[in-house]
Amino acid sequence: MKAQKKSAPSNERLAEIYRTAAQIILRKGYDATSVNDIANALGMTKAGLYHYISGKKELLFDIMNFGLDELDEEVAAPAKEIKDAEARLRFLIASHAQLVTRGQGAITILVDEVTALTPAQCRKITQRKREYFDYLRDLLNELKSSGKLQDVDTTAATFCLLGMINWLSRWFRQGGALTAEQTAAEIVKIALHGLLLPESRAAQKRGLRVVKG
Amino acid sequence: MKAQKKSAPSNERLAEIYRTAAQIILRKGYDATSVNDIANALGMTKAGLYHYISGKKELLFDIMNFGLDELDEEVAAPAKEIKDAEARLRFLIASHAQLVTRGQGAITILVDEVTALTPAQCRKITQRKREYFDYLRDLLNELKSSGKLQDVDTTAATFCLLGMINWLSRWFRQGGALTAEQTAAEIVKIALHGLLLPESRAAQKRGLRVVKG
DNA sequence: ACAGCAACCTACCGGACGGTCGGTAAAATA
DNA sequence: TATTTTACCGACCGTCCGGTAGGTTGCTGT
Repeated sequence: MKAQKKSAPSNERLAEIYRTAAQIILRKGYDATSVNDIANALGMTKAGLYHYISGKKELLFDIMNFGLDELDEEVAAPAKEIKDAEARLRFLIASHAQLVTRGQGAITILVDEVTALTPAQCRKITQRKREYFDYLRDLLNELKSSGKLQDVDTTAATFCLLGMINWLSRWFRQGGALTAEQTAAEIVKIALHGLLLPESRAAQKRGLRVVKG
Repeated sequence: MKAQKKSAPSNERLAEIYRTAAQIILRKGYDATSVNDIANALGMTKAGLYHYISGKKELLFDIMNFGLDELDEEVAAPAKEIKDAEARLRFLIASHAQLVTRGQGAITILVDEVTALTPAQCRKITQRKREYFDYLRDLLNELKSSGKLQDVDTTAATFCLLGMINWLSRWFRQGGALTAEQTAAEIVKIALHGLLLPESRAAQKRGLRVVKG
């Protein structure tokens, strides 16, 4: 009677399950999504799906880690290759925003449904989120010490940044007025330069009616 | 002579119920919150609570309208008294942010759990949210035509604004490093002027680096 | 004194949900 | 060909949830 852990089934199928489940959960919320919903979306029965997962919570936990892996691989890791701090910030915002706009990538966002997890799982996910948060804030602090930042609280600023980016998943729709790239670019502009023109430029624009090229 | 289905009980008690329920729902999510949870938090039994409410969905719907009423009364309406567009924007951001930080005011945020509502209820809430959104965007458009705004898409900008403000409910905690007023002020600064100082703007004006699609 | 009503309660129901069990049929392995 | 493993399914179970039925208590107006 070996208490061996189930050998992991095909990674390909697992990824498909994660992505399908993530989309439904993102749309309906974790608690409103039944295991049956997910199974049916995959053309399966609930019992069939349980061949791949060990529980609903565990599925959510795995999806979150899957999403955070994506974030690490496609956003955080490439960013570390960029030496210039400002360029790194631009890249982080733009690529993170684009990850959120991508259907599958939207997985990242439901990392915030932590309340559904067990305390132990919650701690792990919160820890990973925290690492990313700290990485962002450290970058802002770095920019601040080199005098490139406005006089803002970097903690609040980091949360604002993440708020703008994560909120994307609530309104961005593929095929809308803006493409994913354009939307990411807008967010970078707004995050870095704000909404208002500096007074000098505003005056200039009023007087000369310059059109930016 | 308004004919109501049920004689409406004390408005005071109803408001208390809404606020208590809203806090729990905000923390645990609508579906994860049972009517029993809410009743117990009020020192009641479920059946007792049903004396006041006509159903779980209706409770959520009422809470949302309650929150949107607050937003109208405390943010949108006072703002309309301010003639200067820029001052009006500052007031909107600051007072909306403070509404969200206030324990009770956090109600506004769960206006986004619309998926739990019936289609008819969902339409009504979405409509009310839309009005507020349009009001904000119109203000940005007004600022844009008078040359005071950066060259940004006002729709995306409005969403960014709301993202920053609404995300507050996820991280702001009473008794933290920043008071509600300070936090609101930080958000105003970041939203209006961005993270970077204008000087660095002129220095570096490179294009975005984005991940391959 | 007592009718009437608001403000609760205990007890219960039907249904949906997470999860399990014991299968089966096909593919991989020997 | 025989055996094991993979990938599923139908039926079922215990629990919890939203909601209801029908009481009880205590205040209020007459």
